[in-house]
Amino acid sequence: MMDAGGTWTDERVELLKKLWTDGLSASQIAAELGNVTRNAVIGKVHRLGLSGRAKDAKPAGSAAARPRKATRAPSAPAPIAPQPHNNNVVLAPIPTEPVAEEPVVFADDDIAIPMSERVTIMDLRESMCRWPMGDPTKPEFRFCGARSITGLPYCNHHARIAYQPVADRKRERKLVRA
DNA sequence: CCCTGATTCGC
DNA sequence: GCGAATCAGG
Repeated sequence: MMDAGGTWTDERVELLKKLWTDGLSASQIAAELGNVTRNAVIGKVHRLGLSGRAKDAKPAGSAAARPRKATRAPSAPAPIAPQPHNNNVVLAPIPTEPVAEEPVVFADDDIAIPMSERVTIMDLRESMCRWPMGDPTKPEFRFCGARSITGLPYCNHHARIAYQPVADRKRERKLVRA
């Protein structure tokens, strides 16, 4: 039991249908389901005959002029999913300040993050910062959502906080940062 | 470059 | 049936 999510169980199919008809994009649904790619979701959607979503106006007549490969018919009107834009997470040029041994204080973490840019699990995607903000048990829970560093789950700002390299306690550091 | 869905085809 | 690769577009 306990499939790792790689199979289309009834539950997963139901959720897929729901989310798809709700207008979520394939990638969002894939992220929600987990362990599946957006391609898998799209493939399933088509097999289920759910494509077209809100409206389906396929000119079956002009579908004849199709060589072989994909040649999408009309164009689907974007589901209009609000996509957060990473404005400007202004940061100081690396605080290599010799903060002595005082435990680094990140009291101003949040101020550097535009409130308006925060996202819910639904809008969070691979390229967005997954820094949690707030109480995960509350519906107001959000993620940072700023553009994450390629290859990392966090944005520039949070990556520095998350991956602190064994804070150097050495008072003398010639600061040889390239 | 980021993303979207659509289609094909080997598995 | 499944989904990666590919295609076509915004």
